[in-house]
Amino acid sequence: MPQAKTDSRERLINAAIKLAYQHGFGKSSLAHIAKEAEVPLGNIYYYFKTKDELGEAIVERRLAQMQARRMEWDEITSPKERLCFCINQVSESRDLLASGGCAVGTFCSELQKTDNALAKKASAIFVQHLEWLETQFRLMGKTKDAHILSLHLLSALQGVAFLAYSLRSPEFVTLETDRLKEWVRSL
Amino acid sequence: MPQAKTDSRERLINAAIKLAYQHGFGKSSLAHIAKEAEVPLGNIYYYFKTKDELGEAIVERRLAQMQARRMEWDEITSPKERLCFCINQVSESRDLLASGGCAVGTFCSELQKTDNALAKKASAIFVQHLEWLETQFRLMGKTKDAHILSLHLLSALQGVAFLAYSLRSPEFVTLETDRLKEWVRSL
DNA sequence: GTCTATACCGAGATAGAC
DNA sequence: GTCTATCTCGGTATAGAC
Repeated sequence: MPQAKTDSRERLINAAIKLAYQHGFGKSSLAHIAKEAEVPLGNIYYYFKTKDELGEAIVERRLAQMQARRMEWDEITSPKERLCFCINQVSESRDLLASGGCAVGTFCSELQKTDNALAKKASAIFVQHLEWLETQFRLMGKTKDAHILSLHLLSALQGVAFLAYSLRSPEFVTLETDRLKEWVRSL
Repeated sequence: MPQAKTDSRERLINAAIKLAYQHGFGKSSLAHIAKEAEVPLGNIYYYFKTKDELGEAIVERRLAQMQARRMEWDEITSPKERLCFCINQVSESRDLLASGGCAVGTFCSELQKTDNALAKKASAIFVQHLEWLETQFRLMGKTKDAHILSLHLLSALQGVAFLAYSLRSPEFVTLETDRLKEWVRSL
């Protein structure tokens, strides 16, 4: 059944993600989001009781997207190559990163200061990702250091995204992802 | 002349910095800032034509603060030890970083999405700091790589602050700053 | 230069017809 | 389930007395 029932909810989430990435979630008014999604303003409240709930929906969407991606990466045979592939994904989105930052990083960063319940939920995206990274390092034989290594890698990648965004420099992304791939291979 | 004329302007900037750090600049209303500074609301506009201008004042304050700190660090004899000292400062503020993030990092991060003029001004804080870092590396004989190394260091430090904040983990700060000091010493 | 009162607008949220 | 009209509040900014 193609487009069976209303996909308004879907469109609202996508619009919210898009606008939150462009201008921040706080600055994206429900009116603006509704317009982008081509849904009448008042209709939002049929799907989300509050704006925060829409924020939660974004987090859940990201959670699912990341998990789906990792499942694809799991198809790769070697854990080392999985990590390199993951780093490559960052490398390939260098232009996006330089112009708008890391989609989940900037979103989480914004939530930290404002809402406390949402902030915790958002951090779960990182926690989940860290677990996956840790698994890869463990499979590489780094049983003892796996946790530390996963933190280091994610921290480095977020640092890259942040600075590349601040300086609007895609070149820097390449520079650092190359270094990180080198580092992973040397382990 | 102690407390010669009105330090209202000073108090407003300090209040704005404090509240922006706690809840974000966007979420800090002028009413709230005025209250914190113990200045009547309408009085803000005698010192700042607009809220953005208050934001600019924060940037300029940070710019000055960082420069002052770097001038202190310049007293240290060896450039290598200067960098280690700088990393130590981060290490020592681990609790603050874990509970509220990097003061300039989170502030800049927020501005990126909202205002464009302010965003550029804010990034200048990083650019200025990068120049100082670069100088240290150059003094260490890393003539060719100085720029790349400075980017790497700042990126790493911002990544640390970001992840430590997201995970509310001061331990992670220690972990990574130790690693970075090691790295600097090995150069 | 300092303060109070208030204009004005845009935001989130609701009511209720269809 | 969908849409329009509207309420209410809190925000920035201004006016103008002292």
